[in-house]
Amino acid sequence: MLESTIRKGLRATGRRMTRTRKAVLALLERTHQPLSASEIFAQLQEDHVAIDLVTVYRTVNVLRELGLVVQLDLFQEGQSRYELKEGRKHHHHIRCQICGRIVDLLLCPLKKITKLIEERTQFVVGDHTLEFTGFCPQCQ
Amino acid sequence: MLESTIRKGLRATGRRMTRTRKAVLALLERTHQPLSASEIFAQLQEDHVAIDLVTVYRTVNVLRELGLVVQLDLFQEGQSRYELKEGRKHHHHIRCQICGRIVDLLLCPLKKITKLIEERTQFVVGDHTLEFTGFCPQCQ
DNA sequence: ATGTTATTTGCAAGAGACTTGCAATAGAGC
DNA sequence: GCTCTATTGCAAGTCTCTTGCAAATAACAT
Repeated sequence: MLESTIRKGLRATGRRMTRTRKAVLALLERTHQPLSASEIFAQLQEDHVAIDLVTVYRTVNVLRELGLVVQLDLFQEGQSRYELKEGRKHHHHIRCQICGRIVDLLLCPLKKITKLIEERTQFVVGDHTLEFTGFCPQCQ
Repeated sequence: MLESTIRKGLRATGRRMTRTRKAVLALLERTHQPLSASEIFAQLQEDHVAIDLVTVYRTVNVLRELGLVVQLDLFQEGQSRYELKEGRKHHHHIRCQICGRIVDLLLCPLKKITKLIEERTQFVVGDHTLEFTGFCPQCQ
């Protein structure tokens, strides 16, 4: 079960499984969109889970440090979004410019490109961001 | 000459060529790195050009609206950067995680991928961001 | 169960990027 | 030079995210 796995990860770094961390994890687990801190906060409020926005930020940071959550910075959104890793493969996203819906793209075309970039620039390539925007079927 | 071309673009939208816009354009023209608003502000201060940070923001926004400048949101930088278009081809960047140096990648491998995404998702794809981070030759 | 202790939380306040309101300034055309 | 309107600078505001600190609570030992 996810929660006990994560509990171990927390313990291994001297951290604790708490009521609020459970709530954030459960929300991320049942949501199929990457959520921003304020969206997590608003949703938990609606679910009558008492939590402060500060705690949401601290929680997603801890989960990111543990490698359990991926932080996304989508194109000109001005806020980060968070998505559970939980065994999912590295992937990218497209966001509708009208309704804001975010759809997973289950691909990453950058392996060859990364090698080419390393040859050309002599950089050691670490990470990359690749995000698309456009108009979804409903909003066209 | 760049300035008179831009003057026409400004006039066409009821705008004016001013001392501060000239200064920002000239700086972007002679700089070979994408600059953030605060970097533009700091450099102009050093050059003894009297300008307010607010005016820098307003200026880059105007230049972006006119399509003269590209706004970049690099990976987890927390601020936007601006780069003159001036006849340059669409391209991407890699930033060194240590020294912050940004190098242009004169490529864009996403034409085929864009088509594939449109087929798979039924989105009409508009724009994309693709930025790399890594370690430059000096910082490895 | 109860107590001990270090982690976590909530609140208030702060940091940093960017925007807005408004009076004063200054381009552009006459 | 004059007029008209865009632009600027200053102050203040917004938004996302972070930090300090006392109070609450999870984990563990007894």
